[in-house]
Parts: sequence; structure tokens; C-alpha cells
Amino acid sequence: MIAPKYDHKAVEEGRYQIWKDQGYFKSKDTNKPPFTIVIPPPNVTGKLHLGHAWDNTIQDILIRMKRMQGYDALYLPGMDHAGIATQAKIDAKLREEGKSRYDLGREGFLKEAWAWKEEYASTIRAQWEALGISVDYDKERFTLDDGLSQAVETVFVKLYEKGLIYRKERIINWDVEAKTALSNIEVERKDIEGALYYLRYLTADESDEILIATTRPETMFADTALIIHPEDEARQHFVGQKVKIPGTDVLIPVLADDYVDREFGTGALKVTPAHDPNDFEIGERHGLAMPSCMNDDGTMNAMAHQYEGMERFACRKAMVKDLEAAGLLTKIEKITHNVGHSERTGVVVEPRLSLQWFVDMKTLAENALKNSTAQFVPARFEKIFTHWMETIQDWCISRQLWWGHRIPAYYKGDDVYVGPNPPEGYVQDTDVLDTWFSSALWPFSTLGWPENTDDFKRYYPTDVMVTGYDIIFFWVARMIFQAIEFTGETPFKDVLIHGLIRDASGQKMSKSLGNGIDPLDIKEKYGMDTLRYFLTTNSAPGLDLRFEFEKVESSWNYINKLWNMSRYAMMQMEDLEALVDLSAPKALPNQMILAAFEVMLKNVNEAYGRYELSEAARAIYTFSWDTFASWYIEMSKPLMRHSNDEIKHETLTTMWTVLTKLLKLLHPFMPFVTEYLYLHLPFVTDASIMISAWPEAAPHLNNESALRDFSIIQDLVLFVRQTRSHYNVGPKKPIDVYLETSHERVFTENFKIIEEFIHPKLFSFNNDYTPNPEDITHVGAGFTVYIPLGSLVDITEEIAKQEAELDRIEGEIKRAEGMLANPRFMEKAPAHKVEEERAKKAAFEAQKEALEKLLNQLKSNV
RNA sequence: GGAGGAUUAGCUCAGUGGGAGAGCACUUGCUUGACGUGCAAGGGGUCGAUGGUUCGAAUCCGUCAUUCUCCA
Repeated sequence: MIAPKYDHKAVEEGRYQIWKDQGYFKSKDTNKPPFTIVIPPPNVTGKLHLGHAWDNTIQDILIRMKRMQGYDALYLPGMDHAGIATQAKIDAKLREEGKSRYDLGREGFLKEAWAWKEEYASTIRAQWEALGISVDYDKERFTLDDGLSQAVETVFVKLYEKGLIYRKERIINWDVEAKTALSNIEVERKDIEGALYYLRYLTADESDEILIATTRPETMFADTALIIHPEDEARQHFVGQKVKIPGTDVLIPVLADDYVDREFGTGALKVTPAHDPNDFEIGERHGLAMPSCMNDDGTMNAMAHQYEGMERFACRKAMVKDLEAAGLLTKIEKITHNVGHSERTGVVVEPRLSLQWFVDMKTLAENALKNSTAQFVPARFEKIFTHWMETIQDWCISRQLWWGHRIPAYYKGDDVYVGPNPPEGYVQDTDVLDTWFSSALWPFSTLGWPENTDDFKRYYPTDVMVTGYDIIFFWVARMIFQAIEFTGETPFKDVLIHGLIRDASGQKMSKSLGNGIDPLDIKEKYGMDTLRYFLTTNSAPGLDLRFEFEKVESSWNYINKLWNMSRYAMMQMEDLEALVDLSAPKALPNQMILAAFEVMLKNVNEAYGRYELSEAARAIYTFSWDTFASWYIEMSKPLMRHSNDEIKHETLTTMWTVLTKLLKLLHPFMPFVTEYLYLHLPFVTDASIMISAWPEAAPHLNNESALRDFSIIQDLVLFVRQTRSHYNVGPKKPIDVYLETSHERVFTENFKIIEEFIHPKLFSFNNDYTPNPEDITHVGAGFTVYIPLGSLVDITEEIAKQEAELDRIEGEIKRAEGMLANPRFMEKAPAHKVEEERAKKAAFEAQKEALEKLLNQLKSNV
């Protein structure tokens, strides 16, 4: 017999290894239809957090369900090299050792990086094991694997050949700490306190001036012009003149350009083409020079004269002070403005003119919008995808890093060669590609593309991509356009979007706040089944999830409840020799629970089909705790005690059948405990629940009359319990119960069961009982029950109670009548709704009649 | 400036056209031989406001309020 209390450690210990050794995680059976999910590859930067646990558990639930439903399920694992993040971590580690990557050289650094990768990969694999996810390790991939690198190179070369990848000098987002370019979406815009500095640009003879407002005064050393609006009549005379960059003798021309916003600042603008994207365009229009006054690490260069070598913000502070002293700075106006920060290092991004590689997004985005068949779940997230695609700009893909896919471009003088076999004397580009460039190929590169492998043919396109809404642009959108371009297909049928995990107070979990929770700590304390169940049953699709220990505990309590109902069943079945046929169960409780299971199964399958995991779980929860444990098991006790062997065997077989099916439905949520319980039940022949068959619908077990009879018994039992509680009559103190009913059979056949629930001294029905006005009375559907409690009863209180009940019933009748009298309802509502209303009306009218009779008696005796 | 989400019981949240739900918390009773991490009974909500559509709205549409997020 299993232990009296659920012990997650004993249950989970070693189980994963057994599954793995048995090969249950492997996709292999080509006789079955394939079902594929590729894991969103975690970065080899660090450990998995609760967000990963959530994401992966959803995937594993879908995979385990499909596997049980007879699919050849492939859950493909893998990891991402995460160029900038990983390189930053290794840089930090080297710094601690008093070294830098330049000491090691590129080769030496990459050796370090691979060692780092191996270490973190094994940590992540151990975490996958802890999570219990059923990934096929034979198919594990890493973005820097040979095959995936081959895919990256192929894509780069083909896009280049089509003219969709180009190399140009443009203003890009520069991370001065990582010293690399970033793409637009790796820049986080934040409102911060800044200032508008008003600078005086004096004419050459210092007789006149133009006032300019700027937020980045330090860039003025790279100014190449001022512009005023062509319709700015007051200042039109400046056009053609030259002005001095404040504090220097450098002269720059004044030009007219309608880019200037006459309402903003001073209505005139300084143009710094190498430091601002708009200025760059103005510079191009007017053929201006494009010098830069900064180094790649954010310090000032020689153009900044006496400020050379100063860090950019230190320079700003110093020059503002100097200019103020010189009378060239007239005003400092505090403002809040939107400033880009590096998503990775957090530093303020410096717009900088730089020679980089770009993907021309126009046609790729158009094709993606036109041809994508991905169904977003919830559907509203599709708008985020389409809007981004519609407003997309070219993608800067080169990164000044060492850890990543080196760009397959080779140079010799001004000649460029792009491809796998550079001619003699060409030198390869030193940059690597944006990590997302390789992640974008993940659903097909992992399956062997560009080779037309068996796996690619069989498992691609994948079935569902499960990921958070925060990476729809970064990843989902890019996978879609690359897949459509290179495989001609949308890479997944559905995109299931979930939210973010927040802490108990609703804040996002993050390292900087220190409010993160390690999934392994929860596993240690509550078990992974508890964590999985908590994560996947506490939010609606697409919404965030708040982490609260109360919810985790309630998940644990549920598992303990399952444990104990299984334990009870096992105890009952100890002497059972064989299961019996259940095609036509005889006892009402057995008919009822089997029928109720069918109803629940249908709801669960539908909810799973819509990816509504919480809804599926809720249906199972209510069925298992309320219907199965609280009612069925309790009814089975007297049933077992008072029945012959045939009914006993039928009952135990029913209990076994419902319980094993229940465990199967719960297996995807809580794989370990369901496996443990399943394998401890008698008559189980499967080697594991994870390879057992998903419960099939059994229409012959549907039984509406059994469900109705059960609800009559329930109604009586609930009334007796309420009466005992209300009048403080102990639960087992014998009381007399008199019943008038048109359903005598229900009470006769289930007498022993009912007796056990209501503990009567006398239980008499349809025996010409003359009700006493002091009886506690309840008019149910198809019966009236009287409980004489003598002096305990206050007749005035009873009258009030019954009148309230009569009011309610009359309200119900009015409602039903209203609906039935409405021609449009009768016309438009589905036939079964109309029938339902008719039946309700009839039942309520019978109740009304009985209640009125009762009230007359009560009142005549006051 | 644009887009979207949220607003339901004390707290955290489900519920999308046909009788207001769960978990936790709260009150009362219970050594029922699976479970006190449990059993039984109970209190608690004008479903943010307002207008509309509909026979019927927490649910669909408009406006507003509060709040969060993304984009510019």
C-alpha cells in the first residue's frame, strides 16, 4: 500500500531517468501521424527561470497529450548561443581574472566560450530533467552546430544574391559598452530626465547669432550645418552665411530645409549627420561631410578639442559649464525625453554612423504578411505581428562580437565576395551575425534544412509554437518571414502566446529587483508536479501570471487529495481478483460516475483543443474532487457494504476505470505523481502511463436518467445536512425523515446509500404521513420532504423562509414564461433551449404548488 | 501620438449571449475506519461608470474613468 501522505520526493526520484532510458521521449514511430513542437531555445547564458518552466510545461503538456492520443510526438530541444549576452558574461568573468578577451585573442576567447557553453548546457539539461519535459535528446540542437551554421550561411548567401542583404554606412544603434551595433528592437526606449541646452551659434563676424536647442550638446563638434525653415522669413538672411560652432573657430554653413519643426525649440536645428538618423538624411540631401566626434567606446575624439578622451556624459557636463562661463549657453531647460538604452548592457545607446550589414525587409515583410497562415492564440496577438511587419525597417544584422556566426563575406581591397569558397587572398569579415538571425531559422534548421532530410520532410512545418508575447517581434515574426522565404511554408500552424510571470505584488520578476524564484527551490519544497500544475492552471491564455505561495500550496493540496482517493481505491481493490464487464452498469452510483466522466471528458478534450489548459484542468479538478471523491466514493462505501458480489465487482471496476482515466487526463499536467499512482494500481498492464492510451469517448455510458436520479438524491442529502447544521443537530444524531415523491424507485433502489448519508431514525416515504406544521419542509424537484424537529422549530421563521423560497420559485416561473411567450425566442433559440425552459417551467410550477400548500398549513397553525 | 490588455467576493483570479464561480482568507460544526494538507454547513459581489444592440448583456458595440504594457 502506498504511504498515507503524498511525498513528492519519493514519487519523483529517478522516474525521469527511467522514462529516458526506456526511450519514451523519442520520436520514432513513423506509422503514426507526426506532431512537432520545437523548444524556444534558452540562452546558454545562465539558468532557466520560472518563465522557462511555464513555457516548457505548456509545451510538454501538449506533447504528452498528443503522444497518448497516438501521435508520433517530437519535442525538439536545443539552446541558443546568445551572442551579446554570453560574450558579456565571459568578458565579465575574464575581467575578474584580471584578463580581457584581447589578451586571449579571438581563438582563445572562443575556446573559453565553448567551455562556458558546455557548462551551462549541462545545467540546462539538468533543469529540463527536473521539469520533467519529454524532449527527444537525440534531436537536441545548438545554434552554432555545424548544421545550423550551414543553414545560416545558406540564408545569408541567398539573400545577398537576391540583393536583400546589403552593406552600407548608416546610422545604427551603438552600444558603447559592448562596442557593437544593435538592431532597433534591441533598444529599449525609456523616459528619462534630460535637458534642452540653448547654444548660441555666432556668425563669422560675431555680429549676429542663431540660437539652437539641443539635448546632446557634446555632438556639436561634429556639426556640419545649421538649418532653418525655408519659410522662416525672419532668419532667411542667414542662409548662405557661416556660423561658428560655439567655443570654437570652426565655421559651418546655414542651410534651408523644411525638415525643421518651426514650433519646436528655437525653430532652427544643428545638423550632425554622423550622430543622428534624421541629421544623416539631411546631410545626404545637402551633400554634407559626416565626421564623428566620438570613439567606439563613447569617449570623445580629437574633434572635441580640449575634451578629447573624456567620456561623453562627462564631456557634456564639462562643456556646458565652459560654454555657460563663455556666455555661449543661454538657457538649460529641464525636459523628460525618450532615450534609447541597450537592452543588454543598459547603457544609453549612441546613434552612430557605421558600416554594417542589413537585411532589406520590404519584400520579405510583404511576403510574410501575404502568405503567413500562422494562427495566433489568442487571436489578438496577430495584430502585433502584422503591425510590426507593416512598419518594419531594415534589419542591422552585423555585430562587432566574436561569439556567433561569422559573416560569410570576404574582402580584398574594394572587392567583396560572399559565399562559402572565397578566392585566394580574400579576408573574412571579422563581425558575426545577430543571434536572432540564426534563431529565426530554428524551426527548420533544427530539422536538417537546407538538406532535404527525412526529419525535415516528416516533422516540418511544426504544429505549435509556444512562447511569450514579449518576443513576438524578436523571434516569432522573424521565424515566419524567413520560413516563408526559404521553405515556402509558415513554420508552425499555431502560435500559442502566454504572458509573463510576476511576483506576488504584481511586479515583473527580474534579476535587478531580486524577486526571481528558482523553479528548483519550488521543486524541492513542493515537487515539480505541484509547480507544473500551478503554472498552467492559474491564468487565462495570453495573460500574465502572479506567483503566490497560496496558489502553489493549493496545487499541492489537490495532488494530496488525488493521492488519497487513489489510496482508498487501492485499499478497496486489494482482494479484487479481476475486473468485470462495464458495458451496462446496474448500480446508480456507477452509472452516474461513468456518465459524468463522459460529460467531463468531452469538455476537457474541447478545452485542450482550444489550448485552454486552465479550463481543462478546472473541469478535471471539479469532477475529481467534488463528483468522484465527495459523492461517488462516499456513495460507494454503503454500496459495497450492502451489495452482493456482482455489484461489488461492478463498483470496484467502475472505481478503477474512472480513476485510471482520470490519472491519464491529469498526466500531462503532473507526470510524476500520475505515473506513480497509475503503476501502483492493480490490473494496469502499461509499462508507463505516459505511453498509455488517452481515454476514448464511450457514448454507451452517457446516461441522463442516472444523472437526474443522482441529482434528486443529492438534493435530499443537501437539505438534510443543511437542516442539521442550521438547527445544530449533530451529523449523526438520528432524525425522522418523511418523504412524498413521484420517484419512489430512486429512493427504494438506493435506500441503503441514502440512509448512510442522512442518518435517519426513521426514513419513510409515500406512507400517508400527515405533515405537522412544525416540520422542517423542503420542496425539491419531484419530492417533498418533512423533518419533524419539535420544539427546535420557530414557525414564524419557517414561514419567512418558505415565503422567500416561494418568491424565488415564482421569479423563476416568470422568467421561463417570459421566454416561452416570446415569439422571437421561440423562433431563434435552439430547440433544446426551448425544451429546457419548458421542463424548468413545469418543475417549478410543481414546486410552487407544493410550497403554497405547505405555507397554508403553516399559517393556519400560527 | 498610436495600439492593446486589465477592471467580477476581503485577496488573487476564472467565466464571452440564456439562472454570478474557484482558490485562499473568514464564521460554525466534525478524532466518519483515504485524506484535519481533510469532511460538512455558511456569510460575502448594483460583475469600473454610462449609453446602445438584443426577447435576454458580466459577456457584443460606443463613450468615459482608473491602471498596466507595447509601439512611435
